[in-house]
Amino acid sequence: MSPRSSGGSSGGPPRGSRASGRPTLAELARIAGVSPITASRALRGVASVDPDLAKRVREAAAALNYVANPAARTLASAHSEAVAVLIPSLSNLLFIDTLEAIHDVLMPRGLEVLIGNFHYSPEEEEKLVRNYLAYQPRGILLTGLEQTPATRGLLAASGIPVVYMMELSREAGLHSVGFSQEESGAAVASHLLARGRRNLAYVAAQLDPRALERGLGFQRVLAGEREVRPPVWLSVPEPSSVALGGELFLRLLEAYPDIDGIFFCNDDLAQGAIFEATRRQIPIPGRVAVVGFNDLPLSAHMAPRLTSIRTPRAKVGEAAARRLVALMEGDCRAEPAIDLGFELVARESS
Amino acid sequence: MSPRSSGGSSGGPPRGSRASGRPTLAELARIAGVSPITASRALRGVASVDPDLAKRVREAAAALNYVANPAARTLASAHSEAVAVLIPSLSNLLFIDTLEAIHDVLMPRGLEVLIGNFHYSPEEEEKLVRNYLAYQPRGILLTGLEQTPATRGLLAASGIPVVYMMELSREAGLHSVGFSQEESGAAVASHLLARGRRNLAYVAAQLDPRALERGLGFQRVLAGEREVRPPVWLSVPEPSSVALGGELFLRLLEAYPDIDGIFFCNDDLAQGAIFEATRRQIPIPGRVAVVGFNDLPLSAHMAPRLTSIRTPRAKVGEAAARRLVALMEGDCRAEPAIDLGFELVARESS
DNA sequence: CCGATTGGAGATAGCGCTATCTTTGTTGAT
DNA sequence: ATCAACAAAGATAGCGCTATCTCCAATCGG
Repeated sequence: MSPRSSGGSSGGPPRGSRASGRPTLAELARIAGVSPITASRALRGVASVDPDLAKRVREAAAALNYVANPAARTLASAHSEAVAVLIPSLSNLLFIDTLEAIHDVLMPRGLEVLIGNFHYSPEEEEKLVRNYLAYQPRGILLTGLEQTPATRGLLAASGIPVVYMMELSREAGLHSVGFSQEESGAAVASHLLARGRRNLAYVAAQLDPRALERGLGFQRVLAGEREVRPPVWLSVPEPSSVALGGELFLRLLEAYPDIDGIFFCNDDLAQGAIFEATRRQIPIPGRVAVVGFNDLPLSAHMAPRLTSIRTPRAKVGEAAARRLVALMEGDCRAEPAIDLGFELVARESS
Repeated sequence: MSPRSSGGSSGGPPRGSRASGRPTLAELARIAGVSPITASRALRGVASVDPDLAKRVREAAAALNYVANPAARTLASAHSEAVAVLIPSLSNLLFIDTLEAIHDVLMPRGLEVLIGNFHYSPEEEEKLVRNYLAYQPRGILLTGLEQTPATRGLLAASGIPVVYMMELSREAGLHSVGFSQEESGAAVASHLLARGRRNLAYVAAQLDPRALERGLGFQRVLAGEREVRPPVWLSVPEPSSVALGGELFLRLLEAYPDIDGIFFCNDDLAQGAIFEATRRQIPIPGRVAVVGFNDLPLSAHMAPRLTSIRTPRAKVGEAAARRLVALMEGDCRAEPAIDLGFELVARESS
């Protein structure tokens, strides 16, 4: 009669046992001597369950190694226990620090982390958002503020809490955790000026929106100084790497021999420049001061040690995840923008 | 009558429209003028659907921005479109390369990647496997071969394809992709011997099973040589870092001043040693040769350039993911163990 | 001591999709 | 021209869980 094996009231495998061999809630409930719905409530920690019953259910669950089927749970409750995290790059070490901090906050709360890599493309980000919304996640973490209007529309329509990472937004109702990219660029400019440098350059590879902001902050401060030229702006589309940093460094010094200070958009490039300089015996900071961005672990150990901007990567992940959890729990009173600041770590290279 | 809003045959919101506002298969089917099951078949590319109908369904789906509910799909079909990937560490750059390659293979096939970090603990790995099995993934990728017996049992019982990464197994029916850790350690020993080094040391931090194997391979070759002492074995439990590499380097040279060759279990430590040596004007390789492991991007650029073992991290991820896809499609004829080899890159530091 | 109230447990009915069976339409062989 | 064989579309019945409603017993005030 019944097309599925478990349907009929006669014969067939025992009801409440999954095809996969894993126990179902019905089986668990039978063993615990309660109804399935009570078992469900007990496992989810719903308050209105007798502690004794709840204990019996938990014990039965432990004995059976019962793990709820998340698909059934999601389908019935119309929301999953997942959080989608979209980052622009996986290969970049920076986002890994952030990702790990996010993991450490969300996993202990039983939340699954879905990671999407949008390769710095807002269009790809939009596709990923559309796709991840189908999973009915409890929340979404986004990197940067450059979403397409459609992405913003999808998110608003979904009603799912969203926290933006790495940049700060003044937009109302938009929760963001990060620091001012623009000011960090400005801080580097001030630092180099204080060191007596006057002929400056900004060097970037694969300029992303945040690196652009840093460059603009750098420019802004220099524009406010008399007797200081606007900085040379060298930007190439290739992905950044240590090797590329060395190349760009040489190319820059050849074209502008009087340059005495360079702000690289990240530490990889700056490290490459320092290695190349060491090899060519170009004195640093004697001939030219070098400043990086991100303060990678290595930067404090090279020779000369690299001046850099220390960014709160892990803290951004942690704070963003915590804020998201708060929003998921309906707590949205807090300040929408969390500025975690940055720190200019002055070392030997400048 | 009906507890849910959409239940009754009279009134209520239009059937086939999710609470979330996103369209359902029923709605899509109505617009395309076919039955829901046909729409389902068309979207999944089941062959026995008229091409015209399939086209109509696809067009309607595009117009509605329809995305299937994965929870419902998983529940009905008893398997998800996810692959679980377990790695021992997220903070380690190495696994990121592998992870990215896995992503690049699986995402275009519409497979979700669930990432679990088991922090080098087989017990934690077991918990994660138990948890991820509830998601009914299509496949699982594991790092290393040190699973608990329970983990192995769970995997075997599930019948889900598994591929092991980073190490090679001779066990029948066990698919693995990697290279011989033991031989890579042996290769470093041979290299240092060929360079005339006789007083060697192996230095490791947070010794994981693979680093241990490398050390054993290193030892094995040295044990086969007359007039060569067994290597000094320095292993500390802290996580490895550039700073720690410098420290261990100094500690080792102080305790064993005649050491003339060091094999560090990874490049981070080796780089730290080289920076420290540069700072203390200890000539490398003059006084002591240094060899690392992994060939991080920076190693080729430092001064002196670091000799290292180049590991096929990204290739392991790619090959493992491809193998998993083949297994998922029922193709299990291929050679179970894929040895991708390694390469000793001899540079200035040795 | 009784009716109103409350809190905890259970019964019921789906969530949105797909596996399976059934029906319908179409072709080929006789 | 008739019937078997096949292919394609649809009807049906869940997958395993939770939201909601219903019920029952214990509690309370008057």
